Amino acid sequence: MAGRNKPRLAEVAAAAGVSLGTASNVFAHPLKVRTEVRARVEAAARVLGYAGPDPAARLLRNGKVNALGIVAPMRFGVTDALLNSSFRLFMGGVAEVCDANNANLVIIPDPFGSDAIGSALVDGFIFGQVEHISVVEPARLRRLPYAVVDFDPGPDVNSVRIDARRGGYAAARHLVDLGHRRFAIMSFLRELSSARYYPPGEIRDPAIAGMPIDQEKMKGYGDALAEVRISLDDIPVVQAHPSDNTAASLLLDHSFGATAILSMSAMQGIAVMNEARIRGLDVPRDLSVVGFNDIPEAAISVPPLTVIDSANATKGRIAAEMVFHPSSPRTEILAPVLKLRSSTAPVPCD
Amino acid sequence: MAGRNKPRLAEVAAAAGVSLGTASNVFAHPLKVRTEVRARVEAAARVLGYAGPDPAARLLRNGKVNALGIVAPMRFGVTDALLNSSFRLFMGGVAEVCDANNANLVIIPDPFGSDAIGSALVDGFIFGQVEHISVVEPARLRRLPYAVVDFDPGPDVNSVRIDARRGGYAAARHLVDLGHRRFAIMSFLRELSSARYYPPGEIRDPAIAGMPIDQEKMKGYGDALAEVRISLDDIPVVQAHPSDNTAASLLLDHSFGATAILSMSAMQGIAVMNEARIRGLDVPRDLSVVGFNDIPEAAISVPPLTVIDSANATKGRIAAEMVFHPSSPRTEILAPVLKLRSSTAPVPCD
DNA sequence: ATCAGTTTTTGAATCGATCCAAAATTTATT
DNA sequence: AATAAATTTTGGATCGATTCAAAAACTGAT
Repeated sequence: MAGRNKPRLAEVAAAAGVSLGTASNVFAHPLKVRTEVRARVEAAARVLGYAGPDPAARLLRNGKVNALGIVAPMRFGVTDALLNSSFRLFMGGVAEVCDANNANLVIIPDPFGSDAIGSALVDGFIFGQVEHISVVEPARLRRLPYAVVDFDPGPDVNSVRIDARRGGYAAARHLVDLGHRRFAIMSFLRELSSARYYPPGEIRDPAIAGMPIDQEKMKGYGDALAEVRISLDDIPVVQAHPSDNTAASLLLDHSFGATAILSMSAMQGIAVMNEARIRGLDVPRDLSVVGFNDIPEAAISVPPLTVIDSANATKGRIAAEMVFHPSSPRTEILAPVLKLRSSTAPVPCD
Repeated sequence: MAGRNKPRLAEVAAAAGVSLGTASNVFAHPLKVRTEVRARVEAAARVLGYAGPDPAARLLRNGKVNALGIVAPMRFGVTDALLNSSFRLFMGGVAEVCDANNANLVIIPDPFGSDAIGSALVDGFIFGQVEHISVVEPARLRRLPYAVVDFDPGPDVNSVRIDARRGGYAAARHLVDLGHRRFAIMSFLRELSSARYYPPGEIRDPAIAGMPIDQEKMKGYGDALAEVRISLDDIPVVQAHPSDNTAASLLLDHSFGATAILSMSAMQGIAVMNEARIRGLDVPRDLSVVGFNDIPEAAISVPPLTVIDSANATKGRIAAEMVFHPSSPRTEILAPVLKLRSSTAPVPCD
């Protein structure tokens, strides 16, 4: 019936017998157009199957996309970003602010050399789990607002992060307060290679804790342990990629009768609890476990896992606010909170 | 140093002493430009702080956004879409295909009257959990490819869905095969109001199972039960909103000594198991529970929940493929699979 | 040095709207 | 009816690139 190809506003205007400007107003500023004329244009649009002003053209004029981009860390694709629980909570926080601002959320994978950031159709960016500040460069060049999460980019850039060292301190201090003195640490390996075991008695290179934020956690453990004269160097550490599910077993093989496990994530903590159960250990009676990041899995694990809540959703909300309402660059450092559940108990008296 | 405002390609061209066309070629078709000239243009771009061709302008000419939109069901915001496990698995499937096609994923909330779909900057749409076919209208008008998930839009539209009736059948048949004859059903309420209990002995209106897809599950239950001469009408049903966590208790209050619970989701199944534990019932010894949707929570619940896997990720992948490679409209109906875990056991002999 | 053949570069048209000053029309006032 | 004031409508400039036919510059062969 109507024209074969996608109708343009100009055709609608012609069909309605008005100028292009008026037709545009019908869609962009309906109140500026006389009711009768507006109805005529709308009718013409309906007849021609006009879908409304082309967003691309409108964008070029107005410069507003109405969308916020989350850059998924390089090692994540879009897929992993969605499936990782704590990243997802973080995105949930961002999404809340998007909802409030009626904006879409764009997930942008950032494989090396893709210029995905340079060409993404968004009004601003959020960089999650940045490994190097250079990734924000395309956003800066485009003069778009952006915020960086869980990384210290210095004071000139919007950023939010958790005080991970304080979080590590809280985790270890909690166990110390329960009387624990024999620990083992489940740590992160950045690359996807097999788990590594570090026996007690070696100097601990901070790099045995993956990303900068994890290294901070490790320092926090050290702070708390130092208060009871225990050196991090004397604690067995297993370092494993987050996706490595054999690591819990390696850790328990080498935990030297530890009564408490410090773990850098909730999933690792849960894996340790499961492995403990297999070995006939009762958590928390025989073994206490503390994890990081209060993801839903931690609340429904058996037993529910005591964690340091690193406020992922809050980080997302704050980062998104920074981008939606840009001002002079701010740095927010959030306080982690110990979330007491049932995976920790006083040290067993033998 | 360089100009205050965002530099345009024209300025770069002027600075490099070449025409606009040549400058454009440097970015869009570098091989068409002599090396020496290209270097000059690139240098000028660097000096001026040019971020590369404006995506909006490029889009207007080329018409390709390189992004796929997922329309979050009306009652979900962007937020809920991210936090709901099975929707997330579905998005994960979509995301895989996006990753493979180097495209961004846009999450589009669709509050009533927002025209978010009409104005979203995407190359195509995926509609998840559609309630009424009219929501796809803006996509059709825009002549963009789209696919509909878990809803039957007829043969003229791309769609994927699970054979939910068959899934319901498999769930109930599994319990029947284990010898169970006394059931109770945990069903879905579409609106967010308080849970409703339907005693045995009434005619069951299919609407007591929320969305069309859930009504299909209910029919499937009926099919299997009919094979052992049990009528759905004689089974107690509790109907509750997915987020209602008091419903499990209501169900167990009225389950008339049921030995098996049919549940329309995994989270509800888990809630039932937790409530059962509180009441001193052992799952699966005293009570068997089957859920729907194989979400990660089902694998780590205690005990791990037997579910009907409704292939959420696969649905996402197929829908995304349909949009990325449009052809004549297809309808895919997937077969659900019983995923046996530890929440079901033979009926207790008393 | 000339001519045909190639490779590069140019300049104008185009994508599809929005916006604004000026023109046209309508309404109000005397 | 004439004029001032208010409301609508118009036409053209603009957003920032890409594209393509035509012009220019370069090659190599004679």
